[in-house]
Amino acid sequence: MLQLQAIRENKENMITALKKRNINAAPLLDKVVELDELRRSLQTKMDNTLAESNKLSKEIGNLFKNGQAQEANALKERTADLKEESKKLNEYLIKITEDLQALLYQIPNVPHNSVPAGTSETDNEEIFKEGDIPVLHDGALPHWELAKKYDIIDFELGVKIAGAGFPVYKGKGARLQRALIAYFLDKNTEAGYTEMQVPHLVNEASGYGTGQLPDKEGQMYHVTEDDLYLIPTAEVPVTNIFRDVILNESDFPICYTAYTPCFRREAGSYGAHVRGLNRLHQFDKVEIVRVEHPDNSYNALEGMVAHVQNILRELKLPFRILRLCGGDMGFTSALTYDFEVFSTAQDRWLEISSVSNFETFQANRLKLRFKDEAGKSQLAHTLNGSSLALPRVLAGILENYQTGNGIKIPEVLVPYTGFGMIH
RNA sequence: GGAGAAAUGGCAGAGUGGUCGAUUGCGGCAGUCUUGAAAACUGUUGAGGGUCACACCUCCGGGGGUUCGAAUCCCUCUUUCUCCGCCA
Repeated sequence: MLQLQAIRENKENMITALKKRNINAAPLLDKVVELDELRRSLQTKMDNTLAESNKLSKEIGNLFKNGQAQEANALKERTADLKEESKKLNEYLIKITEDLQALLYQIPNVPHNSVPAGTSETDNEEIFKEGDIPVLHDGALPHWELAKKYDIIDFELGVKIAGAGFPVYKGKGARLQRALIAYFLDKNTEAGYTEMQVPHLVNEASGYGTGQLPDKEGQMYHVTEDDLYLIPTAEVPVTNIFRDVILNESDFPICYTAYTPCFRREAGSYGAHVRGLNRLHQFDKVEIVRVEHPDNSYNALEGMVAHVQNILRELKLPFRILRLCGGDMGFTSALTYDFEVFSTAQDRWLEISSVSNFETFQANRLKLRFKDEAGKSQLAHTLNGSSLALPRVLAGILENYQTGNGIKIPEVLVPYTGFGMIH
């Protein structure tokens, strides 16, 4: 959620920047400013009414003490009017505040200067590329065929137990999953991220805190009986640790990492692009989350990018980094870098990590603040990224590391798997 | 699941209808003293709205009610603790 004060001071710049998302924010922002002014004038009116009412109440108290019951009762009549008035004002004020809130929820984050304009993923800007795309032997297979051939993932069994998009990992496949999780967590903790284990279900307030609610409830599984949501990413529980928190400047930087399964309803497209591990209802991910001083958040973002880069380098996977264009960027993000690994057998790039700076957009909803040097509280910046999402990394490994007689395990993972080949 | 008790500022803990945004202690910050630190002493220290700045308003778990007036009384929800039951 954008900050009101920033909108008041910076409206025109915001409108210009939001054009990169292909939206014309002018009418929305004008309306916001208008409602805000109305809200403030109503608030002032109400405050004055309450002030008078408070004053009278005190006088009444004194009069009763002095035994001047008649005078007191006279004043009571006046307070009844004031009460009536403040009640009306309050109702109106609540309505305006709600309208304002609803408007603010509709406005996405303002893109960072470096974000390119664009309408779709084809406009994303490739800023880095590394690793040779392997030349595979004849008869190389896409990962879903490999999974079947080596009996390491059973998609049909998942359909039986739960439904499409809930794969069952078997034997060395399951072990490889566990290895990847442990490897990622180790890399992250070595880099200074504190490992956390968090709930996989969250309440409504948490959904609002990170921006999944109110707009995107369709993407989350909702346990209506208990009014809880299955997390679509560890970002939600981890970032919400800081909901309604006021930090000290000395608390920065805050770096957390957490492994969780992620649940997504994804009412999206079907066909080749969602085959195998490409798109699932349940998948595993190791997330990194940072809370930063505003002055340092873009340094932190670069650090996170370098960190993920380093992991992919160790895994020796061909990958590239994209700076997302305005049209492809998430609602809450100011700047996002996507990592994609090349799926050789599918001959396409697969997104495996997304690293974003949300600036104050989440913090504003979360009420995540810190005391600055002057002792004033201001909003912190939040960031997060996948480090990393398992299924597509797995797909990348299976496809890029396949040989005529089995799948090789990347060297750095062998200590975790305990085997070097899947036959 | 059943019975009882509770929820107050960073923490602990007073406050049971007006003078309470809230006694006090600890912690934090600043100062005195000290070569420096500790101790001691002095001062200061919740959040939000509003204002050029004041004034002023709101907030004592959430929501609703009674009252001229609510941290304090009533209703309700949530959470925590104790006991019982069940259980990985």
